[in-house]
Amino acid sequence: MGTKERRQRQFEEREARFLKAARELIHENGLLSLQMTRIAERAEYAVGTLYLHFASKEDLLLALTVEDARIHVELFQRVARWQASPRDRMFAIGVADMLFVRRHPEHFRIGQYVFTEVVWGAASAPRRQALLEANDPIGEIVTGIINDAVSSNKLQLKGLTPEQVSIGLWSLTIGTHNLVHAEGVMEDFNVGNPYRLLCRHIQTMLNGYGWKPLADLSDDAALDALIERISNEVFPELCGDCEA
Amino acid sequence: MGTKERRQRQFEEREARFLKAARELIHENGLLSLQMTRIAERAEYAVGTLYLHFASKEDLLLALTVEDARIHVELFQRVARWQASPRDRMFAIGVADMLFVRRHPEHFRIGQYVFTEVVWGAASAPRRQALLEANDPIGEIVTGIINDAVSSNKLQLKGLTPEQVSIGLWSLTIGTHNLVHAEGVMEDFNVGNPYRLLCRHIQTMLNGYGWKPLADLSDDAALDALIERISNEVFPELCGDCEA
DNA sequence: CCAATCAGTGAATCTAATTCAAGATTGAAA
DNA sequence: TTTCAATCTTGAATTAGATTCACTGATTGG
Repeated sequence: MGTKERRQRQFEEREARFLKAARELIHENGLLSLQMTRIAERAEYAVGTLYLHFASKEDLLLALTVEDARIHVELFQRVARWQASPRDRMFAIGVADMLFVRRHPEHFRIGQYVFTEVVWGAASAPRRQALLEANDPIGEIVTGIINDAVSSNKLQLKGLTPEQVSIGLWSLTIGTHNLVHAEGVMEDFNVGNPYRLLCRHIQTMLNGYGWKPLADLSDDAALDALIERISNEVFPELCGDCEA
Repeated sequence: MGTKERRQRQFEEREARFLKAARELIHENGLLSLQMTRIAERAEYAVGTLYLHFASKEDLLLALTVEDARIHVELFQRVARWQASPRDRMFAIGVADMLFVRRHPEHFRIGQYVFTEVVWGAASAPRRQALLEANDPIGEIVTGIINDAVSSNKLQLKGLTPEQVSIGLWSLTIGTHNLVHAEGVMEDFNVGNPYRLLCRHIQTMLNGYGWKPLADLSDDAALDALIERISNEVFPELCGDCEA
């Protein structure tokens, strides 16, 4: 009989409902004042029920991040399927991040918190596992592109592994997200759009690796054109405010 | 009369005592189980007294980070005074970070937490201000080096401001610290020493900027030699385990 | 139809941060 | 040396909010 299956489905629906409620509350009042009681209220269930799904508040935050990670990964997968040079695809990963963060401004804020010793340690082991697994494809996609570049002679690893190269780009990206969310920094430094700047840094780094064809870093128009082109070709529906 | 001054001094000593106690407890049991009552106990004062110094637990964590930041800045200042090419000095900033993190392994772990919306928002405004100010010199030193490079024709900014260039390197560094502390990532990716890898990425990035003299990225021995040389010349007393 | 099991509830519990009324200490003035 | 207002320190009491669990009503299989 399908009873069990139906139960399972309802359980998952309820979980989604809790996560949605949590997202709304975070959006409305910020992560700081998120309360379990409020989440349960908003979802129209008892607190006890909420705890049937999440081992702790931190666990719930990881669950939110897992959801986002899936969407994030999908964008990356689209890049992986895109017919373009490895270098353009690698760059497109950065553009994907830029668009993703624009659609999910809370994601990196929560993500930053969630990967903190305190929060990570207070979540349940299975949830941690789930989050790590949800992010796995990202690494695979990036190293895949790097391998393509190597095998088509566009890139020489010079003793590094593809993973090590990807760590560099990943660090650059994560670091930018961090600085964006760290109060005041980007303002004080009068950077314009930090994510456009990230795109430039990615190009710089790729040039540093000698990843061919090299980009002309002083050509701002070319950079914008490429971002625009990728936005249109790979993420047409995310567009509308592609520039700047 | 000096009564007021003495009081002031004693107050500061007590604050340092609290911070030391907090550090010990974090070292012993981790950030996760840090408790205000325990800190007070360890410092041999009442909880109320602890709250005379820190507006909240989060405030205390910022205070810890401010202390560390001062040490951090000192290392950077030594680099700024070092007689060497701008490129070597810029690279030495990375080495300083590597040595600093080795001496203060908790710093970036706490720092990561502290710059989180939740913690940042729960600290007092003056403390936030203090933390931002404590970090100010870092930006100044880095942009100073960049300006030196520009005026000696080693580097062309190609439309970026010195601040924007520094953001790139800073992001790379922060991102690496983050990944190091994010459970499992560095292990899964079988990176060796993540900070040595950061050094390589910094060289890559500097090459990407076309910052002369360009480094030969495939020359591992040269990289190690440079790290070694900087450790000895600029940070002789931090040495002892300079390599690897 | 009934007993057994299961899912859902929310008031009660627990943990730890934070406060504040009361007591102790200080030091300038008499 | 004594006094006393001002200042500092204290830790028990309060508070906030996460988490639990004994209870209740629903569901299922016999």
